[in-house]
Amino acid sequence: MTDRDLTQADTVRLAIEREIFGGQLAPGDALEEGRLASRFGVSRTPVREAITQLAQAGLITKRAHKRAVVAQLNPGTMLELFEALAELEGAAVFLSTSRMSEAEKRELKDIHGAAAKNLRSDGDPNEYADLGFAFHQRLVRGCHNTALIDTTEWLALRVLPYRRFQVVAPGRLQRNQTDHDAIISAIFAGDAEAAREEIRRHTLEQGDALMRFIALNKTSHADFHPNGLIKEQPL
Amino acid sequence: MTDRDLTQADTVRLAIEREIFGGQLAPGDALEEGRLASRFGVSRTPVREAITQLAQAGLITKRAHKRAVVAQLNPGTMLELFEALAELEGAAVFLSTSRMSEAEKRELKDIHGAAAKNLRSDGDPNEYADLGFAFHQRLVRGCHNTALIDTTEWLALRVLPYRRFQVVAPGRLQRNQTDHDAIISAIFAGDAEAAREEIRRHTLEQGDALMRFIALNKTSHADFHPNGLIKEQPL
DNA sequence: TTGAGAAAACTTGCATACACTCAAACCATC
DNA sequence: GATGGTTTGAGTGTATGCAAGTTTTCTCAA
Repeated sequence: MTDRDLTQADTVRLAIEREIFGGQLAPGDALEEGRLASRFGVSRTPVREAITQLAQAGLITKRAHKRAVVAQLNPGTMLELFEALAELEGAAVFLSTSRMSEAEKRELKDIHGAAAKNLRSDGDPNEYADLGFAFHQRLVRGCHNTALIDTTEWLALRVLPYRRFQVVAPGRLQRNQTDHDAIISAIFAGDAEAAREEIRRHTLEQGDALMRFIALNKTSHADFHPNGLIKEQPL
Repeated sequence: MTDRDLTQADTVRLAIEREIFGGQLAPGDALEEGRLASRFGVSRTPVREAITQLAQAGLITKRAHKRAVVAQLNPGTMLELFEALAELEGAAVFLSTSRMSEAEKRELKDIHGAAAKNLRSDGDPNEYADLGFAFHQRLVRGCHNTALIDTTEWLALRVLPYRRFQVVAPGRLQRNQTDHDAIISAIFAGDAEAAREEIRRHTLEQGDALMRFIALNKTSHADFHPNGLIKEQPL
């Protein structure tokens, strides 16, 4: 499944995935098999397969005889997602504390340092966001448990289409950096329970901040759109 | 997707799922689209779709141009799976402790009581296994976080094809019951951290017991089969 | 104008046909 | 007898056509 000989269905799936994460396809947008097929120059069959996979992954929702739609999270679901993510990251970090190699710890510290530098020099916020993502990823992968890593990242994927919001939230970056500081300290002190609590709280707050930001910027009701909060037909 | 108008792909998927959990399809068995199609009286298209979904769910593995195979866990993977499951159940129970309603707690106690009775009267071990499954399920669902519940149960699903082993392990049942006792006590005492630790240890031990059992009963190398440890071609 | 109901246009679900891949059996060669 | 290429058959990946379901448009009466 992760082979070098990608099937067309795989290619299409990856393309759609990229568009969702990139924001070209926003939550709520409809995915139409026929159009996607002609757009990618393939038949509907591989497109259907790609959609099935994405639906199973939770990135899009699909009901019989209806158009597939990029998954749209209502506030309640998003809250739950972040809470679950906080617990999972907490569990992973709890294990990571005792399992990360010296090299991994150093790498984590390097990422953290680069983020600090970016912050001090008022660098590109998108770069900071990427570093934050990398930080979380290294942290989680430090537990060396593939099942737990996959599960956590799978959950993180589902909120990814929304994370682009958060970058610009005021004062958030500094707070974020302080949190990461605390997590690193706990890990280097070997205090697994403290590390768990730190990242738990951190991720929960991230979720809260994101939801607050969305609530402030959303249009009159329910729907909102990652790209400038404008809703329009895709393709 | 969870509608009452099941598509044929859904029907096929559910049927295969049942056969995997029921043991008619064992880990390592090959799933051939054509045969399944004629067996279910449909074309290959819905069968393919069902297989894609099951592959995404981790119940079967699929590589390009190769037959799909019921997911087979090597000891290392299984260990990881149980470790991850232990953490997830721990996280869920941590939340459940403060979130379960009185009715839910009572229900949990009822299940536990029924299991105790079954144990005392030397009842059907399969019934005990079902009660144990129900116990874990209620416990997890008590956290009232759909994302966390789904994730936990999704992980639990992957080891389900193997759990049928465990029922017969000697002395295991009594130990299991004692663990459940401790969990219930912690929950009723409102001690979330203790509840987390109890179920964490419990699930890890369950995994260990299962792996020991498999190691003892497996044939000369790698492969083993849930149904009487005999390996044969399906259908 | 507005709403219900019917018809048209569109989209999905499934069947079938074909192309391509892979692996095992086969055969010639050393 | 081992070895290496070739063939053949089984099986997956994809295209296409059609039927059934859904959404949109249109019509007409209130």
